[in-house]
Amino acid sequence: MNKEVSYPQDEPNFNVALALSLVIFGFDGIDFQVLTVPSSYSPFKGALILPSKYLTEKDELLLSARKLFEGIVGEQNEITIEQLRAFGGVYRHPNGRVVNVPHYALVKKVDFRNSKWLEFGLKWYPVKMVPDLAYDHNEVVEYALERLKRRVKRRPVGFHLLSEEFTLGQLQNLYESALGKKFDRRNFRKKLFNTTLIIDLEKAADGIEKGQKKGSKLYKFNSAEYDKMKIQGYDFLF
Amino acid sequence: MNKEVSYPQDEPNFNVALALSLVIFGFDGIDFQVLTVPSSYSPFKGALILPSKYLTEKDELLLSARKLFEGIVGEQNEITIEQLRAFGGVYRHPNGRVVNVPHYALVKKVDFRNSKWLEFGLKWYPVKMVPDLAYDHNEVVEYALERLKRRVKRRPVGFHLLSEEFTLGQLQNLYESALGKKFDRRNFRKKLFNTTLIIDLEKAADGIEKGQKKGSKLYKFNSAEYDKMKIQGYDFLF
DNA sequence: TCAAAAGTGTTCGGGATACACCCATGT
DNA sequence: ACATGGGTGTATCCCGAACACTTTTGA
Repeated sequence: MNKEVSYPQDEPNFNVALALSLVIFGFDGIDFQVLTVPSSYSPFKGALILPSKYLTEKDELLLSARKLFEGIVGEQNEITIEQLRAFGGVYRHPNGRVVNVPHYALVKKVDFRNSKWLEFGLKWYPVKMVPDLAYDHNEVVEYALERLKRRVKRRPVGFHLLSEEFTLGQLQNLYESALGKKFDRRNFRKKLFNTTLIIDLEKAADGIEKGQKKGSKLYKFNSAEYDKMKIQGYDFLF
Repeated sequence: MNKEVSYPQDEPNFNVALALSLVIFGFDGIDFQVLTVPSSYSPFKGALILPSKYLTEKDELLLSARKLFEGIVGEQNEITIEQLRAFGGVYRHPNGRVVNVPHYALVKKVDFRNSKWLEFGLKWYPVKMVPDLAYDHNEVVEYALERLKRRVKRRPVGFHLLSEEFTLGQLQNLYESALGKKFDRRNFRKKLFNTTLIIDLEKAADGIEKGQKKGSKLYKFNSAEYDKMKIQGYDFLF
């Protein structure tokens, strides 16, 4: 019997530690941002990293990701969080191997306004200007960006990134920033209004929130329609 | 300082073992198949599983997947193999936790003809008739199928699944089987011939290979075009 | 006054879809 | 003879892309 094709073949080696990092994407109305934090432990104390923690033997992956997320962002009604993949290639701890299972998450940046997250040293960087991070976290961010791009193409993800009321300019910025290309304003609007996802609030923006120009119309998402799409599958494509 | 957001926070716990499974997809000219094998170790000795092995501390994920793959399928010129994600939820070994990092791979079933894989008990099952597997391997197969579907939609993946010479009927079966819907034959051909991916061999099939009807035309893929697409990105969509 | 974003319709072309008949093969 | 799959062309529709001018706001 060939051991290469059997499972379990001999005995497992319990010499691996699990770490979990979060790539938290925010959108400020103009650009996408990623959340970073300075590491407070060796071997990269002080260096910037993604918010991360080690898992214990009992921690479920997704649940731990949610917990870590909520520890940072606070409670949020609709959480978008998803595993990226296992990264096992880079970091070796003196005592053994560490495998990182990063997840990515989307937040409405407005949710941060009343949080104390500044005291931890958390800091947003625009995705095009992410500084050097420790471990392989830059690679993780790159990978997460690819995932984000695919997701934005296939799902009306603005829901989870814009505040309750937003302008079409902000939404268009979101798509252009995520997909790295420009859209014609008229065609963009036409496409949106052909769906039933957008509701005209018949109000004008005051221009205070970033990316909103005073006087432009405000919209909100139609969550009933969105939920319907979740069930029926998405015919939505950018 | 909040431990929830620091990395590394305290010390890692080296009590996890890594396993790696393969979801090997084949296409027999009519339907997609998945490769299974009986487990030869406890705790599920004899039960069907995906081909799998434990990793040692030094094994790279993708490299190990390739090695396992080649141990089963043999050398193959163009290997398509990709990590799915970490599955950490189900199986607990008495000595600690096992995290499985399954990968999926595509093979041309014709490659198996001269291999001795039968002696390991390897067996194909059509994806719609996969029996109960041990651990969480059924869940892994489901996840892999979703990934396969997305990949088939975006890339001319038939390359890695059909033998050198194939009929359009086989190719259409491949798309219909992967995406779970029927295509109009004329439209399907039109779409293919609008690309430059398909080369007419001006030969007729002898009807021996499964899915080939005697007398129908044979084609091959244009690998130069395919490589070009790999670099420039894909405008190919089904 | 100037620059930057918001708002608004029409035209064109290409790709997706729908659709029917004859032929070759193997039963 | 019959059933199954292969091969072929045309008409229609919808979506995406291209394109310009006026207004409001804030610097």
